[in-house]
Amino acid sequence: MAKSGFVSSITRQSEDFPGWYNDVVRKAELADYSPVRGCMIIRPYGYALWESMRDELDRHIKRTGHSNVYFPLFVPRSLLEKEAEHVEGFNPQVAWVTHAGGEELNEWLAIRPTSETLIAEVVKDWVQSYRDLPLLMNLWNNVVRWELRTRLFLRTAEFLWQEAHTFHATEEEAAEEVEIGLEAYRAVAEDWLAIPVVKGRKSENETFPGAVYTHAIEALMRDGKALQAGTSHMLGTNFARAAGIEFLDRDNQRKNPYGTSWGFSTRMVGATIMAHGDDFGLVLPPNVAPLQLVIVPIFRTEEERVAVAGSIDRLERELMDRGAFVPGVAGASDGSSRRPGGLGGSTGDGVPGLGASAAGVRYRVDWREESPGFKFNHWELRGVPFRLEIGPRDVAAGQGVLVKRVDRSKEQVPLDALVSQLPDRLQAYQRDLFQRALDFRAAKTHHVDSYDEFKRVLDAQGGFLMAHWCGDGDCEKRINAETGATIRVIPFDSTQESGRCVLDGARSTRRALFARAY
RNA sequence: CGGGGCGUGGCGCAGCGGCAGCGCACGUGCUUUGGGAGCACGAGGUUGCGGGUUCGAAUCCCGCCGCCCCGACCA
Repeated sequence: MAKSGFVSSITRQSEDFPGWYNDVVRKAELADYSPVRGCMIIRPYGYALWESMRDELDRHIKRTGHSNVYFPLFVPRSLLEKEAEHVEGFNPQVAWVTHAGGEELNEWLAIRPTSETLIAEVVKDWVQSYRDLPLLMNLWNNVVRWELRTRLFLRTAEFLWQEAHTFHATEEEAAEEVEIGLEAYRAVAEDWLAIPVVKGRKSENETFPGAVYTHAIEALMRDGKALQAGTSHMLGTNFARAAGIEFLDRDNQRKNPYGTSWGFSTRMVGATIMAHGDDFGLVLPPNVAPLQLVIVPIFRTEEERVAVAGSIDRLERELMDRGAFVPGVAGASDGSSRRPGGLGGSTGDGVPGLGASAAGVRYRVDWREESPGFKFNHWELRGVPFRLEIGPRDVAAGQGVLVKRVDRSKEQVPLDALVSQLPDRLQAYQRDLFQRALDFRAAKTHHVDSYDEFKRVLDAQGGFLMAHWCGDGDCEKRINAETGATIRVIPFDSTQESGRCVLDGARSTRRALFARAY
């Protein structure tokens, strides 16, 4: 297939995974570098992916009783420094505003790396009684963490995310809240993005600065490396005490409320790319795919063009009757859906809402003046789940050739039945993609019982290693230094099992999940 | 922040003292169209920035800036 004119090929996954990732992000037009070091420009197709997961998560957040709020971008230095561990953890990554209005500021302003301190400061005025609790807030915003090494979506100096902040009268209730946040992340990752995740607790070394403990979901990428996909923190009373938040409880005692915070970022766009993509580019789960179906007309003569257009017109009418719509994104803003004398598949401006449960199929007809082969590759690179080819032969037979992106299998389908089948086909595709990821993870998850085996398996194929760990932080650091693997989580569902730490042989009661990670 | 590499049309590169070029992409036209089409014509540049050497600098020298890759820290 590598004939002359084959120009925009992408690096093969097996040759150079990071190179493949970069090619996909750039060539599928998800994102670009910016004039500012470490920052990224998210392009329409990439932003549509973020909007889809953002909106789905927002529904979970609201369904569980949280309200969206907004807090400012700037955090006064004195506030950021109120919680000792927190400052220490974040200081190296904070960007400061030192001048404004042409003068040096009396007090530097941090550009928020996260908002715990600012929120605690304000909440102390809002919470007086146990009747004011729980306080369940969420903010969608951007944060800045001055990273030394950045990668598009996975780690950028500025990123978009959601940070939930809640306050509770009791520790038990706060602990439940930590799980509510984590469950929302699991649901979005698995049910929406088709990425299986492992829920668990972070080791002390990996706990959020200022938190009592951190729970997280961990996902496996196709190169065998792990990616933290969302974290939920039990803050205890740490930030409340630092800010002086107190409430009068039922027993007439003044107490500090228990806090939680949890976050989910644009990193998940990177996770979606790396969890499903292949050598042809993106493979998108239908739920997040900005386009679920692309129709490619094929013809030679004017006569054939008219016949094919007639066939596609009928199909479009049927699609529109069922609530289909044509996203104004997808790397074909040049009007690929417009053509003379047809329905016009008006592109409209802006991006339609994605993923509403009753929504119809998101589709586009590619009438651009390019060869069919070019279009096949163009849309495969962009991960569109289904492609329908309609040519003269198909028109004569009243059918089309339906191609599934995930395995590029082709099937001849009667056009009169296709539209009614599409919702089911998309659902099946979503399920199959999740199952494929589950199978992949199962094949890449290994129980290892000695340090030699640990290192051998890690080097041979990466993946998730379930190994006994004594619980000692120094042991963990040494394993990391010697193998590059870290404890991703101590999984909640790992069964009690007596064993011995792979490093020092000390007694252990359960296995931790180790992996090399992003 | 340490090590390495690179800055030349939108992208990828060549040119290494003597007229700034090639491929792709882009525009127009014709022929094409079931797996990245062909031909013709065309448009596009302060060679990262500043200084120096020279009759002459993309090219040699000095300084600066930026970016990428690899390592320690991180959603």
